[in-house]
Amino acid sequence: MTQFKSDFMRVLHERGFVHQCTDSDALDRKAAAGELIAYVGYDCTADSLHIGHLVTIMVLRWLQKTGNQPIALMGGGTTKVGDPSGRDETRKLLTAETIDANMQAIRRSFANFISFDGGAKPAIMANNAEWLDGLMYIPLLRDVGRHFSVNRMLTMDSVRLRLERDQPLSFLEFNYMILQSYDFVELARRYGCNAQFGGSDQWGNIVMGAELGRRMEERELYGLTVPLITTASGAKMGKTAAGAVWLNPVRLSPYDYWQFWRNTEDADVGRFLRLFTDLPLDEIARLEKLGGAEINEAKKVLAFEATRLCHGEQDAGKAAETARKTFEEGALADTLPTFDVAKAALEKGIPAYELLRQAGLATSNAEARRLIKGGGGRLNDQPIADETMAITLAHADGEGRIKLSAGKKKHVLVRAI
RNA sequence: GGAGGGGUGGCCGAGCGGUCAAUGGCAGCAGACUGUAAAUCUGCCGGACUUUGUCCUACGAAGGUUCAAAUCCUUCCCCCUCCA
Repeated sequence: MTQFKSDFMRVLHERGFVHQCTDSDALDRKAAAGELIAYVGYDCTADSLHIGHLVTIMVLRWLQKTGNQPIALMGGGTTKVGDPSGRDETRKLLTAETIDANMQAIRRSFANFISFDGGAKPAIMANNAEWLDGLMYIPLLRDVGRHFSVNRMLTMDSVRLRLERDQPLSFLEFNYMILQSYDFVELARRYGCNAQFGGSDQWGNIVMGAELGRRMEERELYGLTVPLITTASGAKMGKTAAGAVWLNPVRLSPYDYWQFWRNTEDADVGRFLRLFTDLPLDEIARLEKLGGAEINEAKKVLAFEATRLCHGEQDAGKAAETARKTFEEGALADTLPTFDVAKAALEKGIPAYELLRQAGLATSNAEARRLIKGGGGRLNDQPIADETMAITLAHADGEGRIKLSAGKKKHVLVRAI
């Protein structure tokens, strides 16, 4: 492997961020000179990103840390096109207000990883609706479309795979790569952007964008993709019963975020430490070597560091402390997620299944009942024998708190108020 | 426009008049074993309740036939393949 002059490319390779790259020497030169301005595009269909986005976010973070400039591009325009594959329901068009609100929320998450203000190279957040909304079809065809060869487009993986499998590919989708390519050029014009990063599935789109830049503007644009991160068991990471692992604390508490990382498989610990924390490599190497139960120490470090990046040092520390009390001391940590019930209701008594559902440990009464029947419902760490058992103030400790659990890992503190 | 094939639970995919809330797989949840890991085994996996039961909602949509429909008929919508 080549020796890299730039910190940026060296870090990316050492930590396992690189899947494919259009021209690593050129990227290295740009990065070494501090001239790399790179973007990653994100959908803004929801008010939060999730850990699937985290790999590229970390790349942008390293980019900024090594003296270059990141751009986070929100797909306000491309969101309007949407992905037409899927179900018969036409996707709801998001209003400009919703998109804007989502952008603001996402920006807050981003702000923990990269800095948008201050510093020599503040990160930029752009919205492709700004230029895509106003595009007119004929001019677009003349200015942009003429640079695309259908022959070439047909050979792109995204298209070819569909064709080979006889899967439908609408004309709308066929155009997606043109719009994304155009984003690249527009960002180059506006901000001097010269590189695009993305997931490995974005390779084709990124390459097309780089080519378009060369043809339209005679600009050299570069691309780099990150690998798709799966767990050692081969599953796509980040799926739980509750849905995605969100970065927005409103959607997923820092404590639960911490727990997600804490429950990493042994075989993934080293890789995840390299990808999702800033820890120096020698430190990671040391942690990775821990065998047997000691690997749990490494997992705690991973959980703390990953949570620190996303939610800040304070919340990460709190989450770690809550977990320590709960799991290692078996004590009642008052920082567990809480659920408040009216004292009056508790005096009368609430059926166990009902309270479990209300506290968010089950999504329906039926699920709560099944959970209890299966032995997974716990009241103050004791399995609940009968799902209709009334939980009353008598179960509360001196401070009016009841610990309710679904399984051994999910706990909620019910407080009588 | 013509001919044929198809739309089933989060996904894949059986069923093709009653025994269907719907086989199986994946994903998920819980229990056991452990180390808050993996693997393995076991149970659960539409909803409500007065839970060995009753009711509601659900097999693209709307009607119809029937004691009874995911299954048959009609119309409509959508997808695919071939022909023009």
